Amino acid sequence: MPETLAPRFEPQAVEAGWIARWKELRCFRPEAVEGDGKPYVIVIPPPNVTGILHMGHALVNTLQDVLVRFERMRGRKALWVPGTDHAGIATQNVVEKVLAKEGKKRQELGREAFLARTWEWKEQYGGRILEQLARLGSSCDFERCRFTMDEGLNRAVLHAFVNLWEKGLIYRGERLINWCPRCETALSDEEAEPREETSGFWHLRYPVEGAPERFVTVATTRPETLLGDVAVAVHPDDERWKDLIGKMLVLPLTGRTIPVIADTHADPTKGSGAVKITPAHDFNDFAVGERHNLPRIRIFDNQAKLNANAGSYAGLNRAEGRKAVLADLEAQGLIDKTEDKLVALPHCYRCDTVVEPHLSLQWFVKMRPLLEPAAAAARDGSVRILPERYTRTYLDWVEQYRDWCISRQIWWGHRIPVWYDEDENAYASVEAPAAGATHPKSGKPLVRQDEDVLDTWFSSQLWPLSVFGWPERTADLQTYYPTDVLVTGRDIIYFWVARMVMCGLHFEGKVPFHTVYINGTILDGIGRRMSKSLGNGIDPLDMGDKYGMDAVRWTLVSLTTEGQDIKLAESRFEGGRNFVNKLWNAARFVGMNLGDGVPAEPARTALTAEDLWILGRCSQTVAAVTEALESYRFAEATRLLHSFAWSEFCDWYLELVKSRLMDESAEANADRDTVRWVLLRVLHALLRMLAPITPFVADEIRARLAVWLPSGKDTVALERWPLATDFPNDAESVARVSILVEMVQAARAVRDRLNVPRGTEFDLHVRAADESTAVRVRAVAPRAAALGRVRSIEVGTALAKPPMSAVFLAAGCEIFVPLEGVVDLDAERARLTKELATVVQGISNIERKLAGPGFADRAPPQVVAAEHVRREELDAKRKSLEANLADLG
RNA sequence: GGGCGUAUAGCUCAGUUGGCUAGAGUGCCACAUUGACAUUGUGGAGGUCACUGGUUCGAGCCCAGUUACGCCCA
Repeated sequence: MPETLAPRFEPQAVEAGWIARWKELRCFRPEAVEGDGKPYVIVIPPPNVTGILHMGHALVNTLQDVLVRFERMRGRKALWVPGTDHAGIATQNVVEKVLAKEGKKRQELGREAFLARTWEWKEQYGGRILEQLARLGSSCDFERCRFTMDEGLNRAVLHAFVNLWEKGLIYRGERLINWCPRCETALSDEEAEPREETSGFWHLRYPVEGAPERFVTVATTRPETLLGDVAVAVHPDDERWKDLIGKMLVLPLTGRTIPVIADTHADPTKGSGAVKITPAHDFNDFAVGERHNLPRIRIFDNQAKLNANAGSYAGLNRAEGRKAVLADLEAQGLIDKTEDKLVALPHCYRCDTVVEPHLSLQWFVKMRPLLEPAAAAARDGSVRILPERYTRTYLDWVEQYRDWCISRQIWWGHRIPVWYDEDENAYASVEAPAAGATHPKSGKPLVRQDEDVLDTWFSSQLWPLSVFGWPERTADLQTYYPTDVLVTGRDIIYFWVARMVMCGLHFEGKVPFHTVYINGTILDGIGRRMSKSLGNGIDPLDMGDKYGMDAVRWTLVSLTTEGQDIKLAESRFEGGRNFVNKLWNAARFVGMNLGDGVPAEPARTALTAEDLWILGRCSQTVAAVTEALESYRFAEATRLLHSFAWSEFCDWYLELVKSRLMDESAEANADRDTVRWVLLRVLHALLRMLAPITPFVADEIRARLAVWLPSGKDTVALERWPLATDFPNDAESVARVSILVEMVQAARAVRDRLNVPRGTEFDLHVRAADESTAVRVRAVAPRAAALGRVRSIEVGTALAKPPMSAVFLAAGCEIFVPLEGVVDLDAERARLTKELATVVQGISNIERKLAGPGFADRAPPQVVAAEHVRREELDAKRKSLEANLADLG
């Protein structure tokens, strides 16, 4: 019974069904893979619980899915662990906004109630991105889904903290850190994102004490911090100021006096050469202050409003403070001049507020001992980063060995597992101390727990360990750690990749993955980052609704070349949709031409040239696609599949077998089954090769044709990846089909280019260079005649060229089309003249090469030989074209 | 200031260790609508491989420099 599919593939009608079916089959668990294959493991870069799926997620997850599905089909016990990240600051901000709508502040609720609210929010909305991930077709093991604040993962974080503390790798201290005055928390260096802006650059005059007519001019982009100045630094060799070193200046607006100090931080070539020093509000100045034992005067509070140290300016925010200070300086004539300057202002990566350097008591990780092994791992290749150039990016960051500020003054997160006695002696412990417990050293009762929580990335760095139950020696940890590949964007190399390598090595002595694949960034059609504020984003789920998720996946994969950024316009998905539909229709054609039952494998001798050709091409495609995926050349895999499925299978094979399938005579019965067998075999291979990229349509087609494509599996995802050796690979048939193609194209070209009147019939005459070519031509002539719609094809080695004929040149033969009374001879002359020019150009290129000094001596012999062969071929073509032109008059 | 990337057809991009007359998708032009598919088919037009110099028998590819754009770090 032939199976008839709808004339168009309707993804919307089948996708949800497959997602449900996969879930029911539990086929994405590693346990679902039969045999004793090695595990193949990927942990997902956990998306933020507050997030919704954007195109970047769609890309990174599709690539992971392609790898996982590919390896699963190759027999590996594939495990892709999904999950989400609690995203401390971002989530807290979201919940605070919800509260604000109710007119409440988190401080009014108190810590416990606020956390309860946040969990509630997480339970309600936090699963959204995982559902979206499933809609993409992601073959994650959703039964192993993890969240960074789950009980087990929470313990992992506490355990890691205590471990590092006990090894002396975590310390607490008062330092200048990046502070977000809106979120009111510390940030790590990586979380303060510099962005270039034009700022004023004010040259301010500070009068010299006792010499009111003399000034030192300092240049600054932050005049309001004058209120916290404690010195002015000049370069020790700068002749302009040398005599003032050690003298005092009168700090305007404050009545304080501050010293002039000598420090190489002052660059004589920049600004005025003298630099105001504000140790409490600038990283460089902080260092200068340390060198010179200067006091630190904090002038901002936690919200970056001027505090009591700012005297009459207290209560103003940064912008107001700047305005007021400048106005007062102006009034006193202390502004020398104002310029514009481009400055890189750090912004909070969660709320975009300008970050303030802020002096406070924070927790830090001492990174050098941890990062040294992480650097070595990248250098010796135990972690391979692709594209390779990013190894440098990784090392650039790692080798700075900057200590990491891990405490955050928020509530949502892993609370620092440290308790203090009344003297502030700290005690770290995974388990909360019992009521009345005492500090093991001081013996005094522990009175309070640290208020801060840990940086979200402190938990993320443990992800490849914690998802498997670390630090417990679970079976999963022992089976699935270390993982294989990490796929992620380059913006996260510092935040996450380097720190995971560091933790993997420190806690388990093994790198967490052997390969990191850095995918490109998705940009809009004109090369800008997609962002909410620009409104230029394209929603992957909308695209899925419109074009089908397979089309979205296919398109993204086809655009992934070696980590290059991807300019994405919506129209790109049309190509994916068209390809998926083409595949669907190929299957539809196959389905319509099937008989009852599965055709038996035909004898080798029953296979025709085109049968052997398509099977051979299938074999080569399997080899090439496998190689492409093994080497992460994603676009190459889609290119190969597209060309095989469309340009060979559909355009030629399906067309070639139509006449065989339509022959309903009794003698043709066996041949029809041969064709059916080949069709099914190639289609099934295609479905399996496509399944990692377009899993929905692959499963849908396979299921619809399940009777004829028995595999013993409920989903292509669990079928075996094809091998090149599954198919015959016959060189002679390739040669035959290529001549066939030439003949058909010759006939078509005559029709289309030479203005052949409709309905006019003509013949082909083929002159073969030798008898073996003639045999080839004869073998495929009937099929060529049918496809090219020509009356008859004459073949011979000594065939005379018919007068007034068009000529086409194929390997080893000339194809003539007698034009007498058929066509426009001028058009044919023009065509031949053009082709002759191309051929002559080719010959002259080769001759130049052959005659070139040293070519014959120095080039490899096979290259030289190939050039000679090529020259002869072109020469034959030239002669034939010239003869034909002469013949046409 | 340092590092990295990109520049190839109208557009978006491939082009692996240097070796055919430089390819694909899309767009464009012409033709085609009775049976897989108009989300289609057939034929065609379209390129100074950014620029300058070098290495080589041979350069889109390697080297040096220049220009333009983009990203990262300081």
